[in-house]
Amino acid sequence: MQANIGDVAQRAKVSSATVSRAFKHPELVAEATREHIIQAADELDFAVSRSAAVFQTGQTFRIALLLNDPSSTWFNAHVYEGLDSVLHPAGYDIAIYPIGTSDDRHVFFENLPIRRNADAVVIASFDVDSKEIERLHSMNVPIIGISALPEEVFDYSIATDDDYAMRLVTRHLLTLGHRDIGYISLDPPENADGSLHYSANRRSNGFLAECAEAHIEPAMLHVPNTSQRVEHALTQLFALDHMPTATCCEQDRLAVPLLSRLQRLGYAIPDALSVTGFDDSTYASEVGLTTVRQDPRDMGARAARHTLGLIARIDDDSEDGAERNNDRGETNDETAGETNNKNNKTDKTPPIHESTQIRMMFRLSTGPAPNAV
Amino acid sequence: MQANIGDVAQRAKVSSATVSRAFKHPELVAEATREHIIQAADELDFAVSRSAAVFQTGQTFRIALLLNDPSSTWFNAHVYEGLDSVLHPAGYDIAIYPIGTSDDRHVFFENLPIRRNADAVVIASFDVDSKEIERLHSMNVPIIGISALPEEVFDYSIATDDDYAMRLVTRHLLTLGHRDIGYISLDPPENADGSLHYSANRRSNGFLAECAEAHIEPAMLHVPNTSQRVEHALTQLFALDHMPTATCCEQDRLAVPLLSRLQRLGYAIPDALSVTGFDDSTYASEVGLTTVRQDPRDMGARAARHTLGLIARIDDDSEDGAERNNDRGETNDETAGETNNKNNKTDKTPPIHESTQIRMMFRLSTGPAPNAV
DNA sequence: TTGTATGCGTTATCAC
DNA sequence: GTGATAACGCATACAA
Repeated sequence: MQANIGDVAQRAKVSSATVSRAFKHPELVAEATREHIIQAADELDFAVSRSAAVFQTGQTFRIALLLNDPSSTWFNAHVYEGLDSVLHPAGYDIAIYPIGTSDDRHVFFENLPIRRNADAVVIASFDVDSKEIERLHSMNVPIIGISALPEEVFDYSIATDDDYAMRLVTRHLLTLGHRDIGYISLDPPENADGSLHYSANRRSNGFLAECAEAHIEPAMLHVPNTSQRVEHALTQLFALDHMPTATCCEQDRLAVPLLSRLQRLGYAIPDALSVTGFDDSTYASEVGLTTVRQDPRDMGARAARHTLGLIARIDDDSEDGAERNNDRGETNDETAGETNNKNNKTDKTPPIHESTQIRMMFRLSTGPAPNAV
Repeated sequence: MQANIGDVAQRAKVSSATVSRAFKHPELVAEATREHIIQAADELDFAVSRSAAVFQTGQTFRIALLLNDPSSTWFNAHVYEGLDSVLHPAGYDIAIYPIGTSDDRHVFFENLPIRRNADAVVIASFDVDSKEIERLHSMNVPIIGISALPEEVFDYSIATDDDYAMRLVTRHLLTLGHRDIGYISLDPPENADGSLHYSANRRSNGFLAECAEAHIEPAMLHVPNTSQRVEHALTQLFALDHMPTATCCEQDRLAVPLLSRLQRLGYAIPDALSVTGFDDSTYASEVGLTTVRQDPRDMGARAARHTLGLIARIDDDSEDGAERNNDRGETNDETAGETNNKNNKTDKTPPIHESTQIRMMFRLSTGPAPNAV
């Protein structure tokens, strides 16, 4: 029912190869014949079948995205958007594999459902252990990490230096004279895998290190990351011997609503209490939250560009291998040159590990500490 | 390099057909041979190539998702998540086509890049005109609408009744004694297509209708949907002859930060001023915003289930056509019965148009109107 | 610049 | 329950 490339060829009185070229490499087809072909295609309502084309190339044109948190999360949704902004125009689909629970995770790495069915794997926002990485590498496709550790195992990685960034936040509070600081982290609820620390540990480490250097003993609060997170945070804050003069939140996700609620409860912010976040996510600027800026969309886009590069490099390699059996007269010199070039290099170009530039957003939620007791 | 189905067949000493069956229809293969095959496959690190399998079936196993706003939007990110939660397990990829500008949009409908390359098209959160719909239908795949109008053109659609929901919000304010209400809508910025009204018009219509019935003349404010939206809204509010006693926002996206800022600016909410939103999106509950609940994730999931149904139905139809040429002894009766069944029906089952159940979330941002002038 | 021939990996059909 | 084989639609190497 649907016209195929042969039908078009017939109608345009050319071979199917020419039709194929007319679409894939228009510059190799004479202007006139190309127009003929396009017209015939239009009349038959023809379009190249991506499934067939993709199959033909041996590539899958599919990128697997491993996600621990829901894809609708501020971070993940923006990472996805950034990835897609580069990958979609390049003809790639993104398939999300949610591995939020340890079960999911186990099953995934056991079965490796993407084996032979993805040209690259992108891991966003969670850590992987050595066994998992080994499994992943057994697929022989590039592994890309976005805010994922340990970076050495990735062919490309990009991340915010959470530790350092949180140190800066802490210093900011210390400089303002705060000596009584509450740090609030969000703990994954029940069924999540205990080994998924993403950036959380690095952030609290940074905070603790900076406090230690300043000889300060902060209050460390742990709040379950549920819809009741603000209530839990408030409860724990009020349960302290005395309210801190500053609360340092692991994420904007908590800081934004907490800020709002504290104000509502009569706390003068920042006069009585300073609040900091991390991410510069939705509403952070609008509610005036001092925080660290992350641009997950940009991280996704950069990761995607490197992903394409890594995929292309792999293809080149395999082509080299194939080409050794059949010289092609005219372009022989060039080919030989290229091959030599590649042989002179090591097998792979070394992996790149980027760190995003850290930018603090100083806003109205932080101010000098009120006079201490 | 990568093992294919033939390699496995060889190693397991069976035919490739049996290997294929062992994966696709395990029940048709003897227990023993199947185990053999699985083992051989494991040893060779074999996995069925989705590209090849998909190609073979003729389906694309790809769903096109047309998006007007960025995919990271609260609404879109959740719709996507809902769709993917159903489609991914069913073996479908989702490809997002952003058509945010009129250019994008024009190019898309002109070229129809998804022709022959999607098994269904899902349109989220924007309206389509008759020409566009005609183009879409020329692809002969189901068209699904999520919060998109006009619903008649879709094979399945699901939407919130924005008009009615906003009427309820308005009534709530009227009941509280508010007579001086400001309605704030977010207008798409510069380069967006002027014809994209999504739900906005329906909401303001509902508001206006209810006000008219109550013989009230509201202040209608239009704010550009940029990062400065709150500043613009505040400016316009303060520029009014007198502050309204209630502001009715078209979206939480504005209402949440506006609420926060108004409090910060010293407005007692709801004593001096009531604020309402629409969506029940991120932080709405945490800041205590009275709003209308929407569940885009659920809408996406429902839409996805119907999408699969629609695709399956199309497949059945074409199979029927094919099967007329070759009877198959044993199952002949059944087949005949089914075919008759289908012939008794009309070509298609009638489209379904669902309306989500509306639920208002009454919270602390609304209260009785302060004594009027 | 174009045509011919072939292969990509899987699945469905049919015979056994 | 299993094997042989023909598609599926396209892209490429090579010949012309």
